[in-house]
Amino acid sequence: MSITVKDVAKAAGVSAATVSRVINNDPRISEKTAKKVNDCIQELGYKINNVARSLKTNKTRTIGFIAPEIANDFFMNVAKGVEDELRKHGYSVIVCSSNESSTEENNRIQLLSEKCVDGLIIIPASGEGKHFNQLKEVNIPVVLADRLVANFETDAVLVDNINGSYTAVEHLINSGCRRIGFIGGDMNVTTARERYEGYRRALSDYCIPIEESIIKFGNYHVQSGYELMKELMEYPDPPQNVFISNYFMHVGATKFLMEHRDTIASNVSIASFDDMEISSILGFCSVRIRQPMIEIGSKAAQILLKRISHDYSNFPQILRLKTELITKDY
Amino acid sequence: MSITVKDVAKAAGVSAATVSRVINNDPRISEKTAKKVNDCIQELGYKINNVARSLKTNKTRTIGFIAPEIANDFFMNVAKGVEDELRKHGYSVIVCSSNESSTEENNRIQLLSEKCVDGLIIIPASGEGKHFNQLKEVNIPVVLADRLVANFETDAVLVDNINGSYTAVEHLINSGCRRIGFIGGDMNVTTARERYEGYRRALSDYCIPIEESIIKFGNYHVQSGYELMKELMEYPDPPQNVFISNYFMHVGATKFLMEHRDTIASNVSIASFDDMEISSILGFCSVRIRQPMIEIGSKAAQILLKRISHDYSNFPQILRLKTELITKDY
DNA sequence: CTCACCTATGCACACGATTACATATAATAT
DNA sequence: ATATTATATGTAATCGTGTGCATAGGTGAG
Repeated sequence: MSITVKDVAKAAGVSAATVSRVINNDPRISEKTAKKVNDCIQELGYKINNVARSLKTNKTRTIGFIAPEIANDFFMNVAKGVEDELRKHGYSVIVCSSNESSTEENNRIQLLSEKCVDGLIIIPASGEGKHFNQLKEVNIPVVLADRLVANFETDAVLVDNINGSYTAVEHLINSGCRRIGFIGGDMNVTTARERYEGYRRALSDYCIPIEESIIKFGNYHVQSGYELMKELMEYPDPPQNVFISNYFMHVGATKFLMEHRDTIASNVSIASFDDMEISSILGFCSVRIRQPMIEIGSKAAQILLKRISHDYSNFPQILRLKTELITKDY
Repeated sequence: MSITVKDVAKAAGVSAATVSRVINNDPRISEKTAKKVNDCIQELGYKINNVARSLKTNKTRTIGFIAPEIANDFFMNVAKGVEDELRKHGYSVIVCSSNESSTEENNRIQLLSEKCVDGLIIIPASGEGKHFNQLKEVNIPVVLADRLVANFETDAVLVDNINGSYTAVEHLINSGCRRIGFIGGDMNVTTARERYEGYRRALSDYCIPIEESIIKFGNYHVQSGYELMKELMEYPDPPQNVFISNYFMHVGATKFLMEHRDTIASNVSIASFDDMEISSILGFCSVRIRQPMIEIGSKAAQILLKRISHDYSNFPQILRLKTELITKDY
């Protein structure tokens, strides 16, 4: 069928071992035979079979990336960081979606470990991670990205969510706001908890009382942002400033405001976590917290590569990347 | 190191062959031994090694997906369709970015073919595809998505771009517009050509003269949309209606208009290809052409699976999915 | 009772590469 | 000239599965 080392060996008049050594740049090979073999490789159009190689070396040079969702601008920016970094080192990435379900996440982990990936980068579906522990047994390194899980100790690359939302809320306060509504994600997700914590701390530090009725929790989706903003705005005395915990909720909330700009909401001002390309042209938005999305991915990839090469120094390494306050607006 | 069929065989008191047959549901295995073997598999925590299996079967149950960019909402919606469909059939997806370069695209193709993927789904970086022909030799099926290439005959899943933009422009005309500007993508990309063609045909069919000066070409990026809209708006007599060829240019164009809404552009109206979640809340937007993004991916996956199972009926199959005109707006 | 046949399982090789070990040749030292 | 070492290559085992062929035992027909 296809051309193997044996075919090349025969053509070059050497043994299969020699061909293999040429392919792997073994320094012991003489220049003469190396050239001869390489010529034959060219001529025959030989392509290495990485499946066979992997069987022998026990390395696939492939890693798995599991995100709660594929068609998601945030996760895919992380994925981009991962892919860019790993490709430089000759690795490929199998991308899986957990569909925001820990059960499915577990299935993907199974699948990927059976595919013998060298490592995993996971954005966990929820804060519960006991199904991760099986990976300890298989001895396959895992780096978490963006979110943490409980009861599983491993490397992780996160952002400083608490300070991020703190800074945004602080900015609002310094602009004279006193009543600041809150729209948050699912509290099972660590980032949602942390962003809420930052909000509370800022209010507390500036001696602003917490007003439970203008604090809303949902999930990180457009629809949820829409509904929670609706709830807030239908109060008799709605807050004029709202902190929103992620980009998608921000979009949903903006959607609601756009639909009702003539009736309810003319002068609502939003501070939002995330700063995507489109954030700057969404109406009502005053302040945003930019996350280094690509860097989350590339750092995670770097740590993973380190673990794959059996360097377990500083384990577990929890990286907290800084966020950036964006006030520029149109 | 890890548990193999041999270990299971020993534990169950059978041969490795029998274990293998149990795993693959060979009907000749008696229920009794099947149960015994399965129990041992459970007990030992045996996990199949798919690398070894692939070497033997010559099938990896993995396909490659190459897109010009990873952090791109459109491409990743296609990817989602691909992944969902393939996962149902037990396949995984290696995602690669060509970074909009045919050279890099070629590298990825090489890489993936050496990884022995069972098939490829590619959104080509450009309309030039002579480097695809090597795939014919390796005998690995390819399905193109979204875009076509010249000089390479294979299956493809596309949308009806010509009718899509025709319909949008027609809608503008029927709303009374006579001067309709055009912002288009790189004409090396087939969708850009087709969308331009639809624009021209609509004008022609309604006897509106083509005004070359208000027709602009760039690439499918935010920045390009921004610049071209700027060019249009800085004319002494700018068009009040503009057709924009994709979502990202739409965003860029809107960005420009937002920045200058007080000076230049208060009443510009945009018709745009693509209908992403955010499109509906972008200002200035009146009409959008929705593409079935996920369906592009799932259909491509279906065709690919068909080819992988050696069903080459109706080759090459070129699917043109319908677009949908969206006029709802806020 | 014998023969044919079916079922369930084992044996052993193959997939395509890597690699420890052996060996042949050349180079250098004594 | 011989011993020693370095260099370059070949031999053969191995990675974990799948599968063609062989075989042992069981069943039914004549």
